[in-house]
Amino acid sequence: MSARVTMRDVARVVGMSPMTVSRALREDNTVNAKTRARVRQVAEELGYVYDSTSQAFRTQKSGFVAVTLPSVNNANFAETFRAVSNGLGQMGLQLLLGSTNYRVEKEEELVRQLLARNPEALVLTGGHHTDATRALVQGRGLPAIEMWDLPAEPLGHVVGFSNTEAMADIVAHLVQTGRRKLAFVGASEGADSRGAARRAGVVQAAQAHGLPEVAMIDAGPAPVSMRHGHAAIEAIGRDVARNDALICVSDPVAFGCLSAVQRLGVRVPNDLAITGFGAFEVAKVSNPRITTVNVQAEEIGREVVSLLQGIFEGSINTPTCVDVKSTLVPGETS
Amino acid sequence: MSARVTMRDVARVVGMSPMTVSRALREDNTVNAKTRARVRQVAEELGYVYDSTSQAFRTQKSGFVAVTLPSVNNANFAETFRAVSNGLGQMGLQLLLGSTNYRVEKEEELVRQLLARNPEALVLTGGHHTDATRALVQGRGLPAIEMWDLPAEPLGHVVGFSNTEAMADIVAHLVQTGRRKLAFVGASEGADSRGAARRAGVVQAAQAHGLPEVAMIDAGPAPVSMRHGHAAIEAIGRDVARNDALICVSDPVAFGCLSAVQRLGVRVPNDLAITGFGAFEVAKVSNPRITTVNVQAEEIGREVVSLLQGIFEGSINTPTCVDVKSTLVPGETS
DNA sequence: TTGAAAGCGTTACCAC
DNA sequence: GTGGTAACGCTTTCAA
Repeated sequence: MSARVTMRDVARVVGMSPMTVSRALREDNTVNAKTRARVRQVAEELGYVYDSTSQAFRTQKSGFVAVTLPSVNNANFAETFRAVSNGLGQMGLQLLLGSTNYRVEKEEELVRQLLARNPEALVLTGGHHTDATRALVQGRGLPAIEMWDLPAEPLGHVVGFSNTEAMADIVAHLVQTGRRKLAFVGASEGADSRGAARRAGVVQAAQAHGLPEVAMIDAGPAPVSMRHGHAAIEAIGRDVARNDALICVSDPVAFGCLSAVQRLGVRVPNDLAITGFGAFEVAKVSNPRITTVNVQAEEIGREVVSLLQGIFEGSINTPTCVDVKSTLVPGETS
Repeated sequence: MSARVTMRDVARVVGMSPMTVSRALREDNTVNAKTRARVRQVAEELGYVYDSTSQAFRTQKSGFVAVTLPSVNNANFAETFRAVSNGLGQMGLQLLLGSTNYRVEKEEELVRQLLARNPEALVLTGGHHTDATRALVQGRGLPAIEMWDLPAEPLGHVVGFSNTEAMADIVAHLVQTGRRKLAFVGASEGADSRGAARRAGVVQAAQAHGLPEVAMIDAGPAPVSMRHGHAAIEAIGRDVARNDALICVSDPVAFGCLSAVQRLGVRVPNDLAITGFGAFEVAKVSNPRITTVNVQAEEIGREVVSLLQGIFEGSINTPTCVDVKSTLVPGETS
């Protein structure tokens, strides 16, 4: 392969300076229409390809927004991602995605890698970070957004909802419909901070209602999904019906539990109520439909985009917190 | 915020040249152990963050591999993505992700944007592209991999499986178990080329077996998922039982159909068989378990990584085609 | 083991 | 309308 074609090469052929080529290739009106046409034609002929790396280097603007997600393999996060990606595309920005696999230490390394690309903003999922991560982000004076949570001490802007409140809604709903012996099904303690927040929310709400201690059913290390919920119930067997409600950390887990419970001949909701989280498709389609919480994953993405827009335009200067309220969606499992 | 910290700043504090700092921060053994320790410590203290943009500019290597996916919101693609992402991370490469939303025109624009970032390789999902896209990629002499398909005229390397063969397996299985009146449930013609290939595969296999014409059930424009399968069956009502097997384009669609059919009181598999595609979690967890095809999404990702490794090391020079065979996974719906 | 100089391709800034 | 100059932060290359 021959060496790459640069603006200099184009300029030489056109008989003008690289500067003029640069202007002609952008939407710069100061350049003569004829000149521009000629430049563009020659560029085309020579197979010139614009080099964003050089531009990013020179202007110190990468055109990137960095985003971390615990996992892409999660319909909720994927939906948020899509909304952010589409929105940024329209602003001429590209999305740089990193996945933490639900591990905070991994997040630190990831943030370091992402920052090395000079992103113009950083969007983190969750409000739980290592001190080093916090220092890294704040030392830069980089616009930062935490999403999917309402952290007590935000890094910058926030778009999220209260996991605690959401769980309180679920518990209140279950109490109203006569349930008292609750069990929580989620990942082992530690990795998933949103999961942990939900668990804590349930325990807290149960105490507030004067219920007996909430049973904990461990579905294994995060991320947990259908098969983990399923396996957790299989391991317990019919004893699961000693509880009268299973509060699951997510809809996929809830569906796994539902399926396992049905195989055991336990009737839902008669013998046992089940609730999920996240308004995943499966909650609406399963038989019976799963009681869940709509967290508006797409709306979170849209709000992140509009925050970023405001930040870049300069109209948003102070840390902003957008509470995208979650809503209980009663189904047929409770 | 203060201007960014560069190697120069670190060098000044340490009392050495930027060159030494550069060496110390890499795994360069020519630098004194003590010096290196000091440099790293100071870098840490100053909050120095390495600038990959400058590196990319100077070395003319971006450290990016570009990947296009039809959608992230698909457990199969997400799994492949994760495998590629993890593998590349270990090679010190970053993944630049673009999503086409199942539209070929969008792919062209996307590829253009991705190429502007100077990726060191390009990984495309599917083997169906516009002429302009093909020209763009081939004109660059950029290593290209198409995955999730076995295109007749590959752009470069290929890691995939035959959708046609997979559907032939399904049809053969259904015929063996006594089904003859097949219906295919998938997206409207056009957008999703893998979906179209599966549809064609079914029609072809049915003809080969001498079956009556395959009924087409339209679940709407791609992407189609649980709710679309569900809605398509609801629209048909009990007439769906005039067929004796529903071949669905994916497991989520199959689950949607299964659920709708069960609500209608049609017994599966007695009155109607249902098959899915992709070995999604829901196929294993649903009641009854859905007959599906395992396409080894993760394995595809791993093979892509090992291909890339070979390409970068120079050990792979000729276009390679890896057929990651799909396998039928009989469930309880057939 | 360390340093100096040059340059990667582009664009901001100023001159004409 | 157009051009010259310098610079972004890093690493290659050569010299000490």
